[in-house]
Amino acid sequence: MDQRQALIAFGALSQETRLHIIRMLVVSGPDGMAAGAIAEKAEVSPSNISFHLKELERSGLIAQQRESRSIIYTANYEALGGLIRFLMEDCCGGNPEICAPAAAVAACCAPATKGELQ
Amino acid sequence: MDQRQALIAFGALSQETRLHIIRMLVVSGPDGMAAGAIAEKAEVSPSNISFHLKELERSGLIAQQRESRSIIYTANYEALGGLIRFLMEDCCGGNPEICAPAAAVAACCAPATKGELQ
DNA sequence: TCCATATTTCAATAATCCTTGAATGGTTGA
DNA sequence: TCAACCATTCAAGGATTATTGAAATATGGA
Repeated sequence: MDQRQALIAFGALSQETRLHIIRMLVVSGPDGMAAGAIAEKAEVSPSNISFHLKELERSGLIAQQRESRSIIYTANYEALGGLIRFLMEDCCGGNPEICAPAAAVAACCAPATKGELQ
Repeated sequence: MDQRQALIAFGALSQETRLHIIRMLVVSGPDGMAAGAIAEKAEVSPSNISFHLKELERSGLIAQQRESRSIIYTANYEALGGLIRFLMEDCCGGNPEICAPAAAVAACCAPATKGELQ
């Protein structure tokens, strides 16, 4: 993830509806969600959700694919990880102290770790 | 870091000049930098840097303190770590795969680790 | 083909953000 | 106190982003 993409991604995440969308899509996994379902859960109009989905896609954080009549959106894990990484490297480049707490959280997420860090 | 703060922080990082400021302040450490020095390095006008510094302070990512005639800005490591954490927990809450690469980066940053993960 | 479904696009408006230069406010030293 | 320094605030503008509802596009089934 280069700086240009990171700037767009940060902008994409700086809006409540879009952050909500990302959360839903990460949870829904590879199956993703149709635009209509996203709109319904987020309680916004179809045209408005379309606007935000377009913005998120521009940022690379989500991807779309048509499935019959629906358009299915999925979270782009690689891009999300890339953004976290951008933030950490940008920070850690100078100061490790910022990343240490984040590493602890990451350890909690890892499937095969001792855990107990929170 | 709660969602409201995270939204503001993402917005703060979505602007080139402000991202540049964060980078400089993280590198400069606890000594921080005076507003004028930041403006000079970032090559923007005093009033413009003031605008962006204010926005960054509102996000909690930096702090200020007066030192004689200058106003010294410093990066808030805790807030930066909190933002990374917010991003990871929001992601890892559903899917660990996103955080694993980030954890590798964190391992590189940690001072007392075997490393060799990149 | 025609209709219903699912979604996007478009145009208009409102809201927010960015930039600029001039005016203002603290702080220090003569 | 006065001038110089360092920085912020303010007002005006231009640019970008968000919201809304109506119109357009694409798909699948009767």
